[in-house]
Amino acid sequence: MSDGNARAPLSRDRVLSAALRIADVDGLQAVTMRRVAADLEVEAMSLYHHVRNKEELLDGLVESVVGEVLTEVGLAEAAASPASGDWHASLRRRCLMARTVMVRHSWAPGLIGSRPTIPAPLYLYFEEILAVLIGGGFTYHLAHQALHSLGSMALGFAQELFNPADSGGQVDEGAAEAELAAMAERLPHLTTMVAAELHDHDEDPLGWCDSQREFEFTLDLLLDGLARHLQTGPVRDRTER
Amino acid sequence: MSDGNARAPLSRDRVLSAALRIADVDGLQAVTMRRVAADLEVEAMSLYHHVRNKEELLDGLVESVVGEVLTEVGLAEAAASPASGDWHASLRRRCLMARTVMVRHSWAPGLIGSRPTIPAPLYLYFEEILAVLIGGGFTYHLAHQALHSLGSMALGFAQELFNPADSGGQVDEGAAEAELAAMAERLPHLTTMVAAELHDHDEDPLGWCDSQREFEFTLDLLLDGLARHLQTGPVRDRTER
DNA sequence: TATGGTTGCCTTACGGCGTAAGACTACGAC
DNA sequence: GTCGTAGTCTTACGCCGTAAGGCAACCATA
Repeated sequence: MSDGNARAPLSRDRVLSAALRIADVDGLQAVTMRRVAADLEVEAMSLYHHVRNKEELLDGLVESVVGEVLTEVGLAEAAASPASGDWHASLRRRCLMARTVMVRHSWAPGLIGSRPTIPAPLYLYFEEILAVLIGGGFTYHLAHQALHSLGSMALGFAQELFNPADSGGQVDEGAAEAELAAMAERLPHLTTMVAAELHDHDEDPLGWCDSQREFEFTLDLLLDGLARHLQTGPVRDRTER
Repeated sequence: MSDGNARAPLSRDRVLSAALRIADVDGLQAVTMRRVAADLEVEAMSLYHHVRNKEELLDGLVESVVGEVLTEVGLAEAAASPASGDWHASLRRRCLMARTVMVRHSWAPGLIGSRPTIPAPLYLYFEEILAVLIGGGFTYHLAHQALHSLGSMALGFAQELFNPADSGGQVDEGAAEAELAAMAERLPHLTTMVAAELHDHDEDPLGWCDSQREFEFTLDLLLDGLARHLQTGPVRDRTER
């Protein structure tokens, strides 16, 4: 009998996009060689013809998201300003745009932070940011510090201590509140703060931390600080103090 | 024959400190139930009488380091100032002190960032910091933002993109340089920057990024920014713009 | 058209992981 | 002495990543 339904041939791209889909839907911990293979209706070992090992698959995943950041930021930047020299606005736009990509792939920050190697597209991305800084009058030295200070914000995420979404697992929202309530008398300021902030955001206890606003607040803190450094003098350093 | 060398009884503390020792010496990935048990000259399943499962063991590890931060910061703070009201200096001291603890346990930042739950000691630590902020005149709202902005710096580490030490694995230092060199013509600013910074730090290519100075630079950027927010007016917000 | 290498997928198997189930041992209370 | 009970060990299961090698289809060459 003729084999009418020959499967599409595997390829590195098909493997990576299957892995990315799994990570988006079921979390990063669901990305196993067997699972990726199963989704492609193939045996696990077949993947190794297109990916050296699992590490390389994870690297590929990171490259995918960084690539996504790169293109989306590029598009947004091209649309926004016809090459205006405003580094502050440009960087702000870039970080916020990158953040929309990271929100789509909530597992990415954790993965990026734990990877031992720097994926190639990231160099390109930082080159762009660096170009913006230099174009804005930064010395290479200050720009270097700026890159470090912005850190993960350049890629659109902040180090959230104990971020549930990172690992893709389930989270017990109530447990945290319960534990805080249990220690309430030892945590007077914390409980007051939570109560005060909850009051502002009447109800919606899950959303009383507005990640977006906090991200922008910190981002502006950093950008404004850098701007002040830029005015103060290009060579000014604060190793002293 | 009499059993002269009866083993010391197991306990949650002994399990945790064995795990912590393994993490410090061989990296976090070496912390497996079997390995911890072996170091205690015991079988893996015996650990489960003192620790519910591996997750709880990792939580215990986090609690250990946070506890270490808590006591060391407490000691340093008590010694430094007889309750001076200088929030800026106090926070700076705390973050830098916390950092010395994190440097001792290079696996801790990665673990803390990936844990799904907040360990109890961390509440105590943030309560202290919050008290300092409120004592310095912060509103609860601004203090809340400040906690988020400081983020991991309060615990003594910054989100280093692609930090090799986090995972405790070996790192190919040369590979990064090689890759950068290979893309040199597409990365004019980056290569210029690396060259310039390398020149300042004559030789020592591994150390041309001075983590300590970068940490302090970013920390001061944030603290100075917060101080300005405090002066501008306690209720001032920048959700607009 | 025959052939032999290459490519791509599959099968089997190994060692390591976390841990469920349950047996064995030692000890303290009655 | 007997019996619960707590702590340890044994065995085993189902995951994981992946090494080794088999097999079928294709494709350039003779």
